[in-house]
Amino acid sequence: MPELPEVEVICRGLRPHLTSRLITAIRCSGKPLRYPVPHSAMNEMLCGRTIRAVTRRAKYLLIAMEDETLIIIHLGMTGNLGLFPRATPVKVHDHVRWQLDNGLELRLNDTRRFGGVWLLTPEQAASRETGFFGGTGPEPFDSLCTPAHFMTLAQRRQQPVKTFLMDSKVVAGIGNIYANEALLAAGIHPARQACALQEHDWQLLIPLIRQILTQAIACGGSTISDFINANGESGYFQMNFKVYGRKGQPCRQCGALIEKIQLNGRASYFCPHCQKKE
DNA sequence: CAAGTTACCTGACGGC
DNA sequence: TGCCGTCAGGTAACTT
Repeated sequence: MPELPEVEVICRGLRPHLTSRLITAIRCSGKPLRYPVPHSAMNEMLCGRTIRAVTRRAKYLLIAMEDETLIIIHLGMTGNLGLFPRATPVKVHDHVRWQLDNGLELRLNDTRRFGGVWLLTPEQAASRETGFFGGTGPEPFDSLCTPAHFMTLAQRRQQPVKTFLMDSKVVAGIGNIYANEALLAAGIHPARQACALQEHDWQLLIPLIRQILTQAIACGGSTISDFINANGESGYFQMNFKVYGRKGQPCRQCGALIEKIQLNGRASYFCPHCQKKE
């Protein structure tokens, strides 16, 4: 479910509902996500406090309190956030529930429990870019994302460019779907060595990454209005992908059949005609 | 250091 | 119907 566009859509959807709200209580299923959920720390540091801002960094959702305590939420593979009236029956994989002062509850549902919830003190939050997000690359939309940035990091990288794009130390938040889609748009074979890309390749690819992410966000944006009680369909399923998941189907540009290969364990799709290794 | 593999978890799906 | 293998949008720990 959650790649960067989905997290951004969820972020924008939640923002007006969470900002300036008071957190009144926190309930947990008791099951760990990727790491144990800091239930007691949240109880101590969040209850009776006000939410100041809701933002996103890479695929992490950031909920900042007025005292700058920071809740960080990652949705893993199957995580979803929704706002529900408190009386709404709890679902099987609802693992964390933040009660608000207006009768609503923010609920984190995560079937596979690959997600995570962290709590940062104001001090940790202030230095999060060197602490929690230390080593995390720039956002795709950041002005630091230049051909030079990628070429410098790719110098000794013989790994597939798709794997390189999905490395959060290189650039934050490009997941499997959008790595596939961007490379098709740029006509670059996903298995091409990262260090083999020339400046003109990056000049082509970077705007396409941004364009595709922007389109996906816009796609999901249409469902923001009915965010409360949303069942988690964040618009994701309305995107029609050009390669992802389309093995054996004709390329929309040239009609050649889309192929699927494994790259570092991840499903990778490409058009053998539009995407050349050289 | 780079690159590939494994592990973490549950559920859906297809084949038999 | 049911059993079994395979696969899934992420990340990080581990090995080579």
